[in-house]
Amino acid sequence: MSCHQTLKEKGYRITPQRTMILDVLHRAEKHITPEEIHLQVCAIYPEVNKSTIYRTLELLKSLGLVDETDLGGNKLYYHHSEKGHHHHLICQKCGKTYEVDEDVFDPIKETLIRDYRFVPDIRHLGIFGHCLTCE
Amino acid sequence: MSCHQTLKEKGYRITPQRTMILDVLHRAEKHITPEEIHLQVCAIYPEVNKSTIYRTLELLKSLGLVDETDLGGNKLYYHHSEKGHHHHLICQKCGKTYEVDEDVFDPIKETLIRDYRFVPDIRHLGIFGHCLTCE
DNA sequence: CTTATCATTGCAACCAGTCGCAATTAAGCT
DNA sequence: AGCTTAATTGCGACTGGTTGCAATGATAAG
Repeated sequence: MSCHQTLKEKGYRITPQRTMILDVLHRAEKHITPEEIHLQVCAIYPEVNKSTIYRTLELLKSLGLVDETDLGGNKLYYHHSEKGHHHHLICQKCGKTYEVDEDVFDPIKETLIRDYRFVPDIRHLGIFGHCLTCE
Repeated sequence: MSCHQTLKEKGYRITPQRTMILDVLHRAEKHITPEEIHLQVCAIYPEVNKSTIYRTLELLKSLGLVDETDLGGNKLYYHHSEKGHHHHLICQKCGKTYEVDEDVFDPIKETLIRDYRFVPDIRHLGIFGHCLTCE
């Protein structure tokens, strides 16, 4: 189902700004920051306000259309949900990042639900540490 | 071993500012933000610059004397390392937080080392989700 | 097509956190 | 105690992100 449909169904309006932000997210090869989105949107249609970027990302996130990931460095990264859930390993020595399949966390999900009666929403997680080879 | 000793051994100076920040962290009952630390320090010794708070926390973190936790809400919380490692569950419906023993993550640590050759440094983690009773 | 409504945007002020640089000062030495 | 010097602090400017409010404009109804 398209993002536009989802927005409409929930009573949100389709605006040029939202369309462009979705376009940028859709074309992006990797996780991008609000700043990068802002730049790319402004390249086509100048003078889109940065608040609009942040508010739109917040909205899309709440609708489950984009995922937000903390890869460290006090920045948040975003990407289209369709592209799948996974986690990130961030090496604090060499800076490299690796993707990890989301089901690595399944055992913990079960433990938390069973022992803590808490349902974790683990979609995109940044995990810091270091590569074995970086010792 | 005291924090002052650690600082000295590594060649860092003991300044009134650092002493007070450590004091505040030591007395704190809970995880606190840089802002709260700043306020508390200024109550005793006004005009300590906020940069000093941030730089000191960064230093103490790098020496392993304090732990940093992301409990959501774009804020980082700090606490004295002596008080033990644990994780946090944050309910996004009722806002409550729960502490989780750190060994809950042991199975994942092993998986990441074995399958990804990556050594995670999981000390304080904020995990979002919701309580079973908040459904 | 025109109008009315209310979601959305832009604006401007604001806040937390960062950074380079000059002034200060802790700590070792005499 | 006084001197030296390199670490540390405070300052001020800046950046990324947030918020309240007034202006705009997408949409539905007539």
